Amino acid sequence: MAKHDPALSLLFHALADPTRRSILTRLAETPARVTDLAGPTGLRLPTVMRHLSVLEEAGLITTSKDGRIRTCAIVPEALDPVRTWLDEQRAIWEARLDRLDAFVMNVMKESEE
Amino acid sequence: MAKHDPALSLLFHALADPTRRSILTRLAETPARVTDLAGPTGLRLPTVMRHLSVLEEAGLITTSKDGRIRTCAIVPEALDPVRTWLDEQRAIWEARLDRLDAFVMNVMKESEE
DNA sequence: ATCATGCTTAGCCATGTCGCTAACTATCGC
DNA sequence: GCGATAGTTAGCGACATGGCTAAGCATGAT
Repeated sequence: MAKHDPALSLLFHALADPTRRSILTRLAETPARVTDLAGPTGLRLPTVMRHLSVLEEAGLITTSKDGRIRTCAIVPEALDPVRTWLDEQRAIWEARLDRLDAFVMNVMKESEE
Repeated sequence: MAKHDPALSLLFHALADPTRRSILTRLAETPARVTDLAGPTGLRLPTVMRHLSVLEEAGLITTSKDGRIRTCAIVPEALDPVRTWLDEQRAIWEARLDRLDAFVMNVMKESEE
């Protein structure tokens, strides 16, 4: 069941940064050049490049170079593993909710911090 | 719309670590003491404590102390923002798939690296 | 009162992250 | 070829992360 999936770690880590998430939503509109992505963020090119590497290594985007222009685009199915993991967790978590009842009541009594 | 949601960053960052994910799946079975969580991971107590703080600050778990024993439990609804974000993204990404067609064909022609 | 247990705090170390600048390479338009 | 444009590489600094040990504190059992 892939307990310690490294791909999952890459994905979550890539998504943990607000700049990278905004790059993703920007790319969701339409593919863009590196400079196009740097503009809105207010970041320098090398900085954007690094974010793009992280996104690409996580498999969230693809890039291709035509002449001196590198175009970046999202890879829609890249989020599938995340969604799968989330579904698995929700299934387990909800299945065990009954076991939590006693604990929750304990918490409501105890946690006054 | 929450473009740069800090809570989302906390969540994704918390989930990016395999150890923390395994702690979560362990807690999905049943609430546990700190020592119970340290055992399987092979990590020292202070290390586990840090992971627990990260998880708690992200809102993924609750802890309560009874005597000298701290009990940890998952917060099932904590994953909701992640799920919401994923749903939003999928909606946008899929809606723009048509715009990607031209690019994808370009990629298949270009990317031989 | 004493001792073992369970957690907590403080602090160290190696490594990773995120921003930058400066300098380099590679293309495109003339 | 020359200069502007687009991207890349190298390397720096500040800070975060993930592991550890050692020592402290609080509670429960004897």
